[in-house]
Amino acid sequence: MLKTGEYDFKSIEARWHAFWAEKKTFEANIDFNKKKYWVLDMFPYPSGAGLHVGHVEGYTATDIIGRYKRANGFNVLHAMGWDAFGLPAEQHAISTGLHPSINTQNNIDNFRQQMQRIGLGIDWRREVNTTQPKYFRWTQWIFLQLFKHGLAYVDKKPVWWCPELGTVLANEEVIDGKSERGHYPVERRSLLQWVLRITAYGDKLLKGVENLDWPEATKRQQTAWIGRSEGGLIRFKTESGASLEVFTTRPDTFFGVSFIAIAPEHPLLAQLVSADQQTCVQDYCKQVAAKSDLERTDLAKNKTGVFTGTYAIHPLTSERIPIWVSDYILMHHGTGVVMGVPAHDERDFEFAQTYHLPVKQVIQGSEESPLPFCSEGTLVNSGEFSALSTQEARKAILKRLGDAGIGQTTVQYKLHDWLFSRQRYWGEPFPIIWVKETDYKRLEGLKTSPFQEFLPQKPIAYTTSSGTVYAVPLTSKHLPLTLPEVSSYKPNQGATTVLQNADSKWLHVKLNLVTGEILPADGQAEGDWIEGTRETNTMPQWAGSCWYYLRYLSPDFEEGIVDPKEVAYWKTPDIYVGGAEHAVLHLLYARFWHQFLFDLGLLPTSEPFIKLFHPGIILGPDGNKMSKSLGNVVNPNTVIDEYGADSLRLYEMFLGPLEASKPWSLQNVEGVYRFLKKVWREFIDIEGQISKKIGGDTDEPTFEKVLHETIAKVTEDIDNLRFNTAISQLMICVNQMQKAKKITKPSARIFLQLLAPFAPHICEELWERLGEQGSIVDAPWPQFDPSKCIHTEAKYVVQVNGKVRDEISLPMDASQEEVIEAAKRISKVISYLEKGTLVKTIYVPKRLVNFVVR
RNA sequence: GCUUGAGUGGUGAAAUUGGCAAACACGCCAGACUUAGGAUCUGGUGCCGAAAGGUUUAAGGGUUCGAGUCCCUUCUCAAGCACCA
Repeated sequence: MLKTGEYDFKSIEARWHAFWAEKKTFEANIDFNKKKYWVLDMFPYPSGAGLHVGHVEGYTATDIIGRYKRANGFNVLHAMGWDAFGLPAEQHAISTGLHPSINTQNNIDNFRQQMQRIGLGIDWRREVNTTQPKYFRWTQWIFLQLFKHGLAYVDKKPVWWCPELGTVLANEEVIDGKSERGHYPVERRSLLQWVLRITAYGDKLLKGVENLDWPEATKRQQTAWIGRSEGGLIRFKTESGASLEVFTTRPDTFFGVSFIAIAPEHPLLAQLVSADQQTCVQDYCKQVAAKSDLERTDLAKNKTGVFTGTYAIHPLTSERIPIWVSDYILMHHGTGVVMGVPAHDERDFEFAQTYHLPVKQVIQGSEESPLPFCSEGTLVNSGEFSALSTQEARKAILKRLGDAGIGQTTVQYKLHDWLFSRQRYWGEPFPIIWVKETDYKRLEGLKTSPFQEFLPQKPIAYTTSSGTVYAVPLTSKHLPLTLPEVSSYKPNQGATTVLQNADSKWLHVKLNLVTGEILPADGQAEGDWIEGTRETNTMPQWAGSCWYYLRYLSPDFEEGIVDPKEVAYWKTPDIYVGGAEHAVLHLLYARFWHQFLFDLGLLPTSEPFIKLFHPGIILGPDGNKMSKSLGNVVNPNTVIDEYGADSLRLYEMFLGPLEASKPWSLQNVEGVYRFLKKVWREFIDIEGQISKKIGGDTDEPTFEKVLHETIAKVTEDIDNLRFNTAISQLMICVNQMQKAKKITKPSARIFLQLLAPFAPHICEELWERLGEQGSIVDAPWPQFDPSKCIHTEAKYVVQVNGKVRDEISLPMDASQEEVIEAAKRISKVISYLEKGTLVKTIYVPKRLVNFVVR
């Protein structure tokens, strides 16, 4: 039971939640009289487990920033949304038979309510939900724009298939041979899939990284993932007249080529192999195919390969070069063919050692060094190019090969086009209908047709045993294309899609090329119709998360993805806070879409996230990553119930530096809870009245000094996202307040304002009880007054030979000579000075004197 | 293997960037007020030592009047990359 005058966080917090909602405190509107500040969180996937302590960490941080910026006169936008498509909701649907939207909506309601409970200052009018038709209508629209501009296509190629998840995955979603979600094994399958041409933006994505205010590690990761390498394409002719193209970044080593190696999957391999080598090459390829990707890329294993029986001719030396097949050559990198230069490449060296191939040194370092020698140097044994530096030779040799028409400079990316289709139900359906070739030609031939709105210059088509089909894009008028009901949410066997379980009235349609109407194929209709089949893949979860932040600006806007007036004012987020695990996923995909939308002229900026911050992971109390299986998951609700939301917020911010990963320890919650109770008692007496201590005429100088130091420290710390040290300074301030007999009301107010971004509920309550009008969030941030912090005396550390011997306090205006003289009079110092001779005196103003005695 | 970070009390961590190491908390010890304390307050708390004093930032070396901070070597941990031609 609470006694009168005790800190009753439950009723306080409930009261202020209601107040903020009723007064629309956090609703943000365009205001040209104010500078804008947009804080953005990575929006959560609304899981059934509810809000996680990790969410609380990031969202509290942005809330503090938002409240602080607002107090500093900014017009602050802080919105929230739900990344609500995805597998868990679908798996729930499979087990319950209920539509995933039901479960999704329940989870969202729960998340929203939990966020409100921790007191986040969010403009809930702007809430975005990726699964709502009014949102994904525009996700589909953006896809159609990509389609129209030739950036979306279908391709049949080896892709990652995850049997457990029943879908294909993008390269970015496969980590160490396992799925990013769920860590299930994946395998290669050759499947027809939708792909986005992200490589067309490779250079822009790479260049843009340079100017971003992001953690260096994340920038490095993105740069490495895009993986630009400059080099040359060089064509070798085989003795039989076939032509093989290799990619190399080291054309300067061209005279050191002693073999050519080709990937086992290379389409030209079969034609290359000589008659007598057929069987052993085939056997080798079979062996390789049986290996998993993990086995194949295991660095520890020895290199293997088989001679194809064929030779290529070196274009400049006319030497015969044997062609080998080896699985250390990766089909998906470069051209899948490598010129082997054992003397100057580790892998080629290893291979040459195994099969006793010649090692020809063509580059010399400044000193004698063992082979393989892979750094820069001077060319030797390279004909006319000998004595050139490696840098010069790279250009010269490529130029020579270019002149001969057998080489060219080129740029190669590690980044591959983005595999964009999934075989699951709970995602955006593709707004595409497949039609016969003749019908597509008719559409192209028409003067006008609604279906030409997003028609690409180059048709997208694929061929199966039953003929070739062409992709017809739906029109803006058809959007949103909502998900059909299906007989089962379970994927079918193999690589077929869940949407194939939809009613044939949805799957098989007829289109009117003149009116733009779409009807079920079996319906009766007058006029000229063509038949088509709907695309049954769905988009990956990343589609919705690629542009959600833009929709916050105008969630109900009907004329486009974003209201131009809103985006002209708010532009891009001023800070983006979220996990580092998305470094090459969401953060890369979103940049791609944003740059594309910028190129369409829809956005004022080319980069979405100028400033990015990753909060560290909160580990379980046992120091391990929180997980259900370890049973170390902490639910923030239990802390709120027992200590209140303000304690939870303070606790998470006080744990350590925001960017560090740190273990949870409930014991420490007590510390911040005690602090809040102490604050409460400083303001409210046991009768529940404002403490008699508040309302003095003047402040004690010691308290006033600490208070102003606190203003300076908290201000600087929030600016630098150092919330842990800001809170410790607030603790120091209260401890000093406790010692003071009286404090003035203005000082009491200042303290509450400094604490308010961290613990908003208690501060609103005390603010009101002090008799202030309106919400504390609207009070302008206190200004630091340096004159309040002036020390009358300076404390000097006195050292002899760098060791502290004593300290002295002297007036601030004491001169160097006075300080040194005073230090020399210290008895301990005298004894040292008498024992030796004074060699040197170091004087640091207002800090220290050091006597060097020998 | 490579790249990039990091390593400070029993614990989470601070340290105007080269100037009193351990702020602020947790925990622990002692005390006060209490019928009671899981409330609150006061004091103590890196290590060795009775004290004077000595000593301490993963280990070792260096630069400097002075190093947690800069340089070199080694070790450990974390993250990322991993046959990228």
